[in-house]
Amino acid sequence: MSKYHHGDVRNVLLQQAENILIDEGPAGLSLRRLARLTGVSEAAPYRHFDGKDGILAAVAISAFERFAEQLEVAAASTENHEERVMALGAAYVQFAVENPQHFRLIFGRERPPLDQYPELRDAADNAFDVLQRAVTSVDRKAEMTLTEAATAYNRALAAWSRAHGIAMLVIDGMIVPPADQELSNFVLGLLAEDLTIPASA
Amino acid sequence: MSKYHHGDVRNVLLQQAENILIDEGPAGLSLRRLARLTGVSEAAPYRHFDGKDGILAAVAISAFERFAEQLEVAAASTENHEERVMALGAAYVQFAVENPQHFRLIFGRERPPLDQYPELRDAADNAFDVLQRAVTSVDRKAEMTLTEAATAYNRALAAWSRAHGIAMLVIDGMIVPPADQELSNFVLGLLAEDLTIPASA
DNA sequence: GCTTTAATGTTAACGAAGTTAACATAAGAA
DNA sequence: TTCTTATGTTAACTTCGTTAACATTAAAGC
Repeated sequence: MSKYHHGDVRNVLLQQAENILIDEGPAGLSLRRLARLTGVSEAAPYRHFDGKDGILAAVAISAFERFAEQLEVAAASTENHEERVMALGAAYVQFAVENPQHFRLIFGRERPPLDQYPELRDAADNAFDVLQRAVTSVDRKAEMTLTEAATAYNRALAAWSRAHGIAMLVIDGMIVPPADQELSNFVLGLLAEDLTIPASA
Repeated sequence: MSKYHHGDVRNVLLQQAENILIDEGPAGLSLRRLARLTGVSEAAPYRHFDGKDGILAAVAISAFERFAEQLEVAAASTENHEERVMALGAAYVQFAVENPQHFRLIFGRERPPLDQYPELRDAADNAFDVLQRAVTSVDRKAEMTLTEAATAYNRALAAWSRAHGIAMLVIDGMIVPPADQELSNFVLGLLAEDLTIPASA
């Protein structure tokens, strides 16, 4: 009787870790519990990962990759700059709402330190590159002056900020999207909101 | 020799907890360490607080109160609606930047559950009331129709979202405010950014 | 095929943490 | 003064992250 576990422990651990993370967050992800659930000894995970941070890093990497993919899809959905920014913001929030724990993991402070996990840093950089490229690149025909480029950059930050804020506030329950409306419509409405007063009497 | 500690243990614990929280966050706040630092037995904190969450709740309550105060100051700084929204946003981000750990505590998931700490819930509600009142109340003379009210509410959410996003991204180091610029100016610039494209050719 | 070695498991231990129970002392009410 | 309550203390229990020491499997070299 093979008392030892065979091959695929690493992947099983990762999948189980995802499951725990999804419904309890990083706090609930205990290595010992993970090992127990996986049916493996309590020290086994350490053969495959660099401790708890190692597992979180692995999960975070795949989360970043999915995040970047979905952003790219949104960015590719239209050629129009304004529409693209909106689509990106909606995709950004949608990812957060559909994967709140992953979103918190990749942005929060329980994310393992980037300088200790180069692959994690790469994954993060890539995701934000996608974001920034898609927001800053206006239609290619238009050559930009320097000030135009600065404006575009500021716009990117502003768009990113609002999307991030909506995402955070929604997954933290501070904003409750109306039940009778598509989430994406609600988000798009917020994203498009212009704060400048039209013309005060 | 009085082996026992005298009166003010609760306040000393709270102050020490603040100190730990400020430079290590809730994760580094261990009850045992807190007790050791305060020079009191390891079980003593349980006589004054409902466990770790109890201490975090107490700290969060005072954080909410300071937050609300500063928002009110900003809201009272001007009568003009647009300026008020901007000032509020700047104050919001400023609080986050000056008190990142407190900001994370009151918004993040390590915040004790609101339904278990009524005073915490009250403090939170009050802060957001201040926010919403200040953002949605346009000049009183103008009576609002229903759709105008809805628009004002949406604007409040949009403004709040962007301020929150900026705050989060800045304290998480994802956005680095330019060193050669006042933080408030940077924030005001972002808050005022309109995403709609002027007039595409 | 046999032996050596690296990879992968296991058990057992250490220290730190949150929490609670059982007990001790102080302070105030009766 | 005595009884009661608030406040401390010590000691224990459980869980956790992590590591050391040992066991087994599988692969590489001969």
